[in-house]
Amino acid sequence: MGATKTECFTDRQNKLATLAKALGHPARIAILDYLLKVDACICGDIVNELPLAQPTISQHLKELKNAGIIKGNIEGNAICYCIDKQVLGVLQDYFTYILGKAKTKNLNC
Amino acid sequence: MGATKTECFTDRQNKLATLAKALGHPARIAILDYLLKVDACICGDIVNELPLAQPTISQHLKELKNAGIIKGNIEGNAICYCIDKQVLGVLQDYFTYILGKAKTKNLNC
DNA sequence: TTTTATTATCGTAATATTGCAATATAATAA
DNA sequence: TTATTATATTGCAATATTACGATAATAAAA
Repeated sequence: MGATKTECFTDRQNKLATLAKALGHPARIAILDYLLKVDACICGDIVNELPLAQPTISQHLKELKNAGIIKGNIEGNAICYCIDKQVLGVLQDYFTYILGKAKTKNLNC
Repeated sequence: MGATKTECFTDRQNKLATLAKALGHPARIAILDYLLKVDACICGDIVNELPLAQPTISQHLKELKNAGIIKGNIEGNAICYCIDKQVLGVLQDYFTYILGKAKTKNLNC
């Protein structure tokens, strides 16, 4: 016990949950905020922007990368991170679908 | 250590992360799927729909409720759950904002 | 080559999450 | 009152996450 029973759910359910989970930490929201604030994706200064140690940020970046939410390209001795719009689009589509469906039904208690 | 440093982030960042985190488990996505599939919100049979024990489902429902994603009303000796469209709208707005902003910038690596 | 800068990984402690059996609670039915 | 039904809570074991110091890896600069 303690581990998620992934095999009991559909691929779509697992995929959506993985994406949402990756966004389920304020540091990772803050990282996305910063990636959007900076007008390019040469981002060697995320560590200076957030009140967390460098290994911690590296770990959060890894999780965003694993979920496919950001991409990282080696750019000299720095790494250039940017948001993958397509993947976030999957989540947006999910909410559009849910809210659309909810609107057509009588779902108010 | 091990606890999220909530105080280091903005209310908005924490709020978005909390909402995303609540959706970050396939069982909770499955619960929302089921709430949408059923054409009403008298939902005493979620336990029979998912391959998880009753206490586990009760716990997931509690988390969705705490995040404000679903609401529960006592209806006799059962409880009627339904999705709170307004709260999910917050997340949809976030993605619309992110994707809109990303589109105006040159964010491709 | 040696230094410097940037990012990743390892190891570990603290805390959180997941899942379930057992039990409790609350409302209805018999 | 005594079931029965539906949901919540408690307690606990297994696992995952969060955070960071120490260290490694990599590439550019001196």
